[in-house]
Amino acid sequence: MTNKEISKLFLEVAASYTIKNEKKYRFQIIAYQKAAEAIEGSPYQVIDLYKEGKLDEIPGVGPTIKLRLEELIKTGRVKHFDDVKKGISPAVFRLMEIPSFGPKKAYKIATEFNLKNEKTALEDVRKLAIEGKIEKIEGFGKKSEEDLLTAVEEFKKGKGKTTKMILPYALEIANDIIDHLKKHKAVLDAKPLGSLRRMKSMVGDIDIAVSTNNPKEVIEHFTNYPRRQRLIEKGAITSSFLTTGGNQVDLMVLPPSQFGSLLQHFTGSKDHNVSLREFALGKNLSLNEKGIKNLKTGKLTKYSTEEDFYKALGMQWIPPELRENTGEIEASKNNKLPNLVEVKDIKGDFHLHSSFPVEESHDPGKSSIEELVKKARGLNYEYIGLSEHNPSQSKHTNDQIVRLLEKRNKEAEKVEKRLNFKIFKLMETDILPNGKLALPQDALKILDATIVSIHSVFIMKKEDMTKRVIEGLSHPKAKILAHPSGRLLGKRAGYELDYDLLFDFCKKNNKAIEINAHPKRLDLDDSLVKIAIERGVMLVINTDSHEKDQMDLMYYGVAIARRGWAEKDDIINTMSYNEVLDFFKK
DNA sequence: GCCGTTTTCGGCCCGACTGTTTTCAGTCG
Repeated sequence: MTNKEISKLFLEVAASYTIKNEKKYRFQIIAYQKAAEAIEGSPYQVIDLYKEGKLDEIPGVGPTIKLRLEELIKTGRVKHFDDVKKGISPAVFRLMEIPSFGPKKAYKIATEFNLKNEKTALEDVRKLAIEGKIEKIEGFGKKSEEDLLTAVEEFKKGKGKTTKMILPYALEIANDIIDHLKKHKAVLDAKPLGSLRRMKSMVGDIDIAVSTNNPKEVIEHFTNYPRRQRLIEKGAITSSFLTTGGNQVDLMVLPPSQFGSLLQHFTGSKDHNVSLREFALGKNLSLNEKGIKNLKTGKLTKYSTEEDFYKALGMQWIPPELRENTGEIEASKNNKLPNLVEVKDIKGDFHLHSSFPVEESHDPGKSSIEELVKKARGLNYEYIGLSEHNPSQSKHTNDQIVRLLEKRNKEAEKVEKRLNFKIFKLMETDILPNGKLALPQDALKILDATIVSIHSVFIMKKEDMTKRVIEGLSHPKAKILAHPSGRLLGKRAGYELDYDLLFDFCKKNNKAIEINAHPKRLDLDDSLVKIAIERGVMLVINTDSHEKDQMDLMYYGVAIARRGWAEKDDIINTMSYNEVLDFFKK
């Protein structure tokens, strides 16, 4: 069973408790939801943690849930869950995937009309709504029947609760809406918040906060966004709509005197806010988007900046990328937040594919070496690395390959002299299924180092893939493992690796792991970045550019490093040229 | 059902909005 499946099961258990007796099981519901979230977000598979006896290391998993997980893994089911879910049709859980459908509504409809089949549940409900049968149920009316029909039809078109987009796409939509908002003179400030501000690799909704003294006009103006489709809600201080592309946008507006608490509230994450509010309660303070309420006096204090808001709690301001409730609150209280790496710390980019014809088997670059250097200079870099894919082995003899690399190196040296800019002579070398590198020894000899990566035969057992990668990295010239999981966000999960073994190996043998900055990859994942750093593994942030302007994507890689608590010294390409040379030789 | 800088027992975040109500339940973030 995958983490995702386990997480789904836990959410079904929580929903079942809600249906049976929300008040009585209030805290069990929260517990299962929390555990579900932790399991879904865990970089480790539950099945592996079970084998290693580390189930209770998952936050939110205590003695009882641990027993349930053990039973689930051993027998494929949990007796207690079957009891809890008894009498609740699977159609209920299917309906709950539709936005605006919670456990109560889904249960009521499924029960009223005896819906049993989870496969036809959506279509069944759609028909009932069209036939006008929904509005006759107690608690429903004409309007809710119409809304329900809209929700089902949108969901069928793929506008579900789980539809997510990659960062640049979300950023573009957010910027377009912010441009629209700023055209109105009542808008004093507008900022993208939520998971976008926290720079999560995938973003669900677009959250925007506005500072204004005229909420009503701003909300009105927001709803007049030209690329708006359906209006979801429109209240005194919040509003939401779907864009024509089906993305949900949530707005919240408050006066400038309260903008600080609004930024804090709307940036999240939910877990961060819950923990922060629990901590504040201990000081007799209650937090919300409007400010901080003293529970003894009932007095609300307002904050125009986020810095002041955190300060009032006796804390350091926490960079948004860290707000995931993974220790940042504790660190902030103790003045121990990391000094996160920044884009301006980056001195070079090692993973660049030039257009120099090395006759690689796939994906040649489009920009010349000279163009890449000029671009790097514009970014204030000190050096770059050339990392074209290795020449195809099937079409060349070893001698031909060596000669191709010699030519490339010679051209690099020419440019290096002409433009007075340091260039590392690298390659991106495939790790073949047997763990050998796809370059002959004589070719590897004339390189400063090589990046290695997997580009074929993705389907392998985890142990075999780990062995393959470590074998590839074992060559003295192999110094960087590129896009370690091979994932493509939203498209391809990537292969499995034993990261414990990989990190140990890299630490012992001075190998670096890449954070691939391309927004479709962002691989190594941020949760693994955090673990790698805790283990003392060196990382490198590369753009994997196939065209010079892609070098601007460094920003996204740095964001992922920051989400993993990376400081400057954890990242190879913040080092000087000579320090990098030393690292390659170690 | 989890968890600990006040706690191994007694707590457990906070509010906006909508529709169907006539004071609130449900959903969402």
